Formats: sequence, structure tokens, C-alpha cells
Amino acid sequence: MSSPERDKYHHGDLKTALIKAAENIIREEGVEGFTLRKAAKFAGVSPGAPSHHFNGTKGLLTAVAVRVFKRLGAELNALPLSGRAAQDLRTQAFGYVTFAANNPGLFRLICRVDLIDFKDPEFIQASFQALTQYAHAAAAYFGQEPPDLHKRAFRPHMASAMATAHGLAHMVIEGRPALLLETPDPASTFIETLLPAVLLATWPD
Amino acid sequence: MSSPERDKYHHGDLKTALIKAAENIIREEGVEGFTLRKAAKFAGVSPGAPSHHFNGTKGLLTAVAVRVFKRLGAELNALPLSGRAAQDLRTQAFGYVTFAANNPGLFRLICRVDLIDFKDPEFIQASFQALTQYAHAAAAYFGQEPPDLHKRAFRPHMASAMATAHGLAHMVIEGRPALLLETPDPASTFIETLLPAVLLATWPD
DNA sequence: GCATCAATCTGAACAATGTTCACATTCAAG
DNA sequence: CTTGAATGTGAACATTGTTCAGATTGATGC
Repeated sequence: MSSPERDKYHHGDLKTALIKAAENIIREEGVEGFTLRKAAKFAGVSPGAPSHHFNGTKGLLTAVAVRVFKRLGAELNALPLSGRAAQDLRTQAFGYVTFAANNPGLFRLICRVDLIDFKDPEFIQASFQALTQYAHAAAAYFGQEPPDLHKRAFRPHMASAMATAHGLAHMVIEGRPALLLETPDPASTFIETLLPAVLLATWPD
Repeated sequence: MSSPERDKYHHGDLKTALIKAAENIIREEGVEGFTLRKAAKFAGVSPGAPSHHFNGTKGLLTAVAVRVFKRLGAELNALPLSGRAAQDLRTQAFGYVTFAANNPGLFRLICRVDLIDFKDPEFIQASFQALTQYAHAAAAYFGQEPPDLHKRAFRPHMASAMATAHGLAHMVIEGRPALLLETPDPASTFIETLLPAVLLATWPD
């Protein structure tokens, strides 16, 4: 909300300040509410300053996306393991969709090919890293070897399992539940009451 | 490609001309390449003209989205029915993902909450209509009543089946296969060789 | 201490975009 | 015809991303 006033001419750590500013803006106003100038003003800096730290808007947003993927990965890693494969896969999927629902703007960002440099090595690394736990859970459920994502294998069951969670996440942030559920808060209603049933139907014990 | 020159002061049918222009631009340059001014120039008209026919950029893009959903629905309706539920559901899902792969720009458009008026009745109607065939195929596969989309029921198996296709479509247009497949044309490779296996694994006979 | 050079930031450009508005042109109904 | 509504023009205006010459500072070598 407040533009922190600066005493020194140099900022000190403008790079991370811009990333955090961008993340806050996207969290509060969505990707479409983000502008580079806004992030600069938020960091208390002139419009031209960011260009010294990022390769344009795309560079900054790519850095934000890396952060988002890392947090997503951390959240999925922190989910409890029951030892039962079906339960664990459902837990991972629930976590994935919940993350999207709780961070709609940021989740939209990491899917926007036009806003992000999808060839950035850090981004690729982070996006893979975020899904390792999910991939392991899916592999366990289908009785397959845990995939080495660096070998770039694409097993049918795995792809399907990823797609279902990814599709549910997109449906939620695209507001599709609002088209089906006539409730005050369609997204959270979907998450709390319907999503568990959907996941149970998809991957029964 | 060419801006059609106009002899008369009035265009005649600027509204549909703008819709078609926008669709062409999005098809060739993606949603991010679209600008309202470009569509106006394409229709051979001044930048202020579109405002007499659409409620801003969002209005025009919503109209385009309606067209896209209608075509998607038509394509899914035209798919052959084998009588075998599993086969038919796979066919529908294949058609859905293929549509996204063949029309990446337009598919991205119909998922962009920020660019489209999701409350527009025509849009809602078209988006439902497009998925009736898919919903019927899914209902048949799971041995359920074909859902009345206007009653806004949300059955777990149905939601899961929609999500899987939707998720696969998003993965394709987000270029995720390119992260996994080191082939010259990852999208079409995925569609042609891997997608059938994924669908078969998801909904076996 | 101090000189020098790279890093960092400013502020003013610039082109492009969506939108609005006064005005021009045309259509269509009485 | 004539009169009002519909449609199109073109010039605004604010905003945006980006660039760039110059200002300021930090760091390194002496």
C-alpha cells in the first residue's frame, strides 16, 4: 500500500523489492492489474529503474513465477503422507487445486506463456521441482517407478493424473464453478464440499 | 492481411467484420497480439468506430468467444459415435484437446476471465452448449443420467472427466509438452502419439 | 585519502493502446 | 423531403513499456 521512502540514492536491494512488489500487486489486483510502473512506484523508484535488473516486464514476471513455483512445491512437500497411495495422491491433488484457489492471480501468472519466459532455466527447474511430490504420489498409486523428470518421460497414467488436477485448478480460477454453483462463494464451496468427492471418484482406494 | 477499402461511408456490417477480424488476428498472432485498433484497421475503419457496436474491447472479445464456443460445440457434435461408451468419451476428449491444440490463441481467449465478460448470457449459453456432447459421453461412461446443465448439477465423476480434458488442453497450449518432449513439434507429437494412450489409460473399456 | 570505473537511478522522452467526444455522414421512417 | 437515429471520423487524453543521456553512488586500486 505504501511506497517506502528512500534516504539513499541507491535502493540497496531493488531486485527482490521489485519481485515482492510485483507479487503483492498480482495477489491483490490480479495479473491484469499489474504494471511495471506500478511495481516501480511501489518500490519507491522511477519507471526506468527496473530495466537495470530485469529484462523487461517479462523478466520480472518470470522471476515472480519462479518464486510462486517454489512456494507451491514447498506446500506440496509439506503435505502429510498417510502411506496409502490413493489417499496421498488425493491429498496432493487437493493441495494443488487449493493453491490455485488461494492464489488465483499467481496461479494464472505461472500459466501465462505470453508473460513468462518459459525457456528460462530457473523457471523450468522450479516448475519441475514443484511437481515432484505430486508425481511420486501418482507413480505410487499406479504402481510405477517414480519418474525422473529430467529424463522427460511421459507416462500415460502420470500425464492423466497431472492433467486432472491441472484442469480442476484452471476450472476454479476461471470461475467455472460460478457457472454451476449458485452459492455466495462458489470457489470455496467447490473446494470444501465438492472437490473431495471429485478426487475420491477419480482415484478411489 | 489486406485492409478492405470501402467506397461507402458506412460499412454495412461492421459488427461481424470486427468479430471476424479479431478472430483472424488472434488466430495468427495470439491473444496478446490482438489490439482493438488493429481490428478496426483490419476492417478498414477508424479507431473510434468499434465503440458503436461493442462495449469496449471486452465486448468484442466476448463476441469472439461466443463464436469459438459455438465452433467447438459443432466440432464435438460432429464426432462419430461408436456406441461404446469408453470409446466415445475418449473421442470427445480427443476432440476437445485437439481443438485447443489447433486453435491455441482462440482457446486461450475463452479461458481468459480478464478479457471476457463471463456473465454475458450468450457466452454462458454457448459455453454450456459446447460441452453437452462431452457431458453426455461422460455420463454414459459412468452410467449416470445425462446431466441437465441448466440445473447446474455437479457430479464428481463428471467434474473429473471434464477436468482431465480441460487440463490436457491447457497443458498443450501452455507448452508443457515442450518441457517434456524434445521433439521438433512437441504439441502435435503429443497429440498424435501420446494423447491416445493417455485417454485410454484414463477411461479404459 | 583519492581517483576511476562500473553499477545504479532519474527523468524526460517516444510510440502504442483503449477510450471518449464533438462533429460529419448516411439511413430510414413518417 | 425532412428529421432523428445510427454509424463513422479524427483528434484528443491518460496510461503503458521501453530507451537513453546524464546524475549519483559504490567499489576497487593506488
